[in-house]
Amino acid sequence: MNALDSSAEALRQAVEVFWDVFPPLWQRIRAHIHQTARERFGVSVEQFHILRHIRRGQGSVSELARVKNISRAAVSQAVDALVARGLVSRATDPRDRRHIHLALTESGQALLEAIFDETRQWMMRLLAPLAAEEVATLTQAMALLRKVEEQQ
Amino acid sequence: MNALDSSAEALRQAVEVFWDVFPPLWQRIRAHIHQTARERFGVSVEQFHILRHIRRGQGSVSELARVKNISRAAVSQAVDALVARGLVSRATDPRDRRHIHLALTESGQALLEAIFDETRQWMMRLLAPLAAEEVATLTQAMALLRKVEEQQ
DNA sequence: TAAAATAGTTTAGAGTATTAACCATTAATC
DNA sequence: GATTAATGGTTAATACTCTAAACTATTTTA
Repeated sequence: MNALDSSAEALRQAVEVFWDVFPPLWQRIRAHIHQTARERFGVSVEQFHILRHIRRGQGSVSELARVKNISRAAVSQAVDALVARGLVSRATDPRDRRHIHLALTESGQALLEAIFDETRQWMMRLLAPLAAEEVATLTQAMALLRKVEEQQ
Repeated sequence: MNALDSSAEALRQAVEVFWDVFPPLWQRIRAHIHQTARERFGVSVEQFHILRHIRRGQGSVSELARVKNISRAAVSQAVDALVARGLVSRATDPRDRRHIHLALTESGQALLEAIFDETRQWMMRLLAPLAAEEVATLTQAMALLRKVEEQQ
């Protein structure tokens, strides 16, 4: 087996492991947020993600639709619900009146922080058994994934 | 800062990075599968995941519902569609006639393999720029996550 | 044997997605 | 400068997937 083969083999292996590890992990995190967000804060997982994206600075319907890979219509409807609940505000951009700028209201910010706090604590408990080097490995791996994502 | 504080801080950091890296990555993989599975093979992402779980040996409605954290009713409906398309078979267990054993048909197996092949190639292209040690780090990290998951 | 538990399905309704058609505004083109 | 094209967003009709609740069938338990 030459070098190319073996590196391709390692890659293939990594992809296989990915399918073993990730979907259930994500499923579980999602289920936790579903519980927390829904039962304690009255928002759905989808709404949580929209709030999260707005906080990250994705402040328009089109941008949200792009990063979430869903239609603008779907985002528009989701935002409707959040505006109706007073968690998000819409403001027309005076310099280009087609744009409507989305932002978290104070109560939206507070709610999102509360969900994040809860979830962070839960995840920290989940990862607590890991040794310091193991946590470092995780952090490194995520940095690599970020690089992979950005490079595209 | 004592040792406990600093390790807690590292954990918190890891969790923060997680939220930066993962959701978009997963979103992107999901979008790719959505395209591939839907356009080229005519199954939804959800159906793909059901097929995947059945292949992994989760061979009953209740078990699927448990691992996917959804209701049995939802699984039952999803399975209906897959059976109607000839991708999955139902067979009553003669030893406990309440159980209905789910299995991939040949065409279900072939379809799932085709989607996997396509996706694997795509993911390998995505990860191709990484160096060998970097791939190793990823694999290690995933092993750690698996451990975390199982331990619970 | 009667009651409880388990496995699965059906039905009615909610939530979230899509596509297509639309309005308003801005940019490009002739 | 007027017309056309492109962009941002919403609305309406519809599809898909989920849930809860009620149901059937079967097995376990008390």
